[in-house]
Amino acid sequence: MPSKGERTQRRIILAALELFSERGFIATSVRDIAARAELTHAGLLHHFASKDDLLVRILAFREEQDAINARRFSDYGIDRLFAWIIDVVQANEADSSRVMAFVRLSAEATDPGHPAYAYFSRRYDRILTALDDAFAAHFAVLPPPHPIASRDAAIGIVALMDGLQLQWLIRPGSVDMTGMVRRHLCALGVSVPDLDDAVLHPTPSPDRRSSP
Amino acid sequence: MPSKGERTQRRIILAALELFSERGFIATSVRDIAARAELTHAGLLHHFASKDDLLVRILAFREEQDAINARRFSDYGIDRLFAWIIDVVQANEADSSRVMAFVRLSAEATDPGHPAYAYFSRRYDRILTALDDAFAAHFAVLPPPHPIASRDAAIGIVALMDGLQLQWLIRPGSVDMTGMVRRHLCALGVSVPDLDDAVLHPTPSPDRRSSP
DNA sequence: GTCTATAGAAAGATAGAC
DNA sequence: GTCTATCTTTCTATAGAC
Repeated sequence: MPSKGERTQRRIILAALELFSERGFIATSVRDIAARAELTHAGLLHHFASKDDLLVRILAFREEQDAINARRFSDYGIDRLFAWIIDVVQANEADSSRVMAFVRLSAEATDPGHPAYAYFSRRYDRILTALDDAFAAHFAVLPPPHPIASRDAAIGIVALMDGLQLQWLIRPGSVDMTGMVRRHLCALGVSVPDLDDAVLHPTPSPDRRSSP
Repeated sequence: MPSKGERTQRRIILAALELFSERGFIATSVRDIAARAELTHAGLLHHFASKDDLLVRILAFREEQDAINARRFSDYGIDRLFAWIIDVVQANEADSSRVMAFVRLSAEATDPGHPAYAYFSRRYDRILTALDDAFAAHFAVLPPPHPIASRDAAIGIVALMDGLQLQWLIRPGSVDMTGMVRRHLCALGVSVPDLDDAVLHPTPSPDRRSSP
């Protein structure tokens, strides 16, 4: 059972995630976050040394979750990363706040002075390396219809996903992100089986309590 | 010959463009812009009613320039839009401030309350419609290697360009944007001839004066 | 057209009571 | 662990002199 302090910190993190998604980091004040977490800004700063510290620790939190998530696809064999990608896109399409958080924060974080710069830099490194390997392994078995370096295939699919998110936010409902990514992979000779959402995302029920 | 007021406004617009590129709209203050344009913030607000007004008028300014630019490709025939795209990517690759401005502002502008929301919404509408038509015309002559709707081809190429910009900013020098876009078009059956930069970008000399 | 001065709001952060 | 109170800075915008 988590202590009172841990529960408060979790409340703060969730409130901050919501607000950073809606408005970005720069435009969100510590007071706003504290209000949504139902305490004063001074109370919040007892748990997090500064606004920057709060963001950095949130990103570390999200990084852990992502790592846990990615592991669920380990038995999809050589194409497990592609299955994971489709799953991420589907999850994004079902939760715009995830997309907003990513679009807003990654754009702000292109400034090396931004507290999230290191996080996004590392993140791209990791994802591109992993996808590069995945494409290389796949192409070794089934060469691509058009000649393309595995590294470029990795850069391309990541860019496509990021760019689709921007369009999807600015012109809601105008883009079928999952379909676009699926077709793009298909054009590279990668086909991903339909995933069973009921298995992969078991009943999200953050607001339900189990009966007494 | 422009009046003194017009010259001052132009100085302000250029300073604002630089700063919005470097830090985004939200994180830039009217005082910062005024300082770079070498006047006080009160002096600046004599020319522009508010910070929002300044951004809106800057974007209108940029829209005009873009329209003028695009017209130069009118004699490239059916593929003129693809030639223009390659030119835009090349220009971006040579001037990171253009890319920063776009990435920062478009991400902020996904909020419907942002003063640039209408601009980006219109911009995507216009570009996607034009590219949709261009792909449709091209595919009518030369069907794509993989079956793909012209609308999806348009969405895809725009998403790729936007996403590449993000990677290019976060991991400088790691991405060959022009090459990536060229290969992507190529995979759709579109090949763009090498453009002669000397013709298309005649001696950029904003700081040179003609001899007396 | 540009300035100084200032209003009025909001930001991040700290001190210290409880 | 959370609060009130406050410091200090910075912001957008306005008023009015020159």
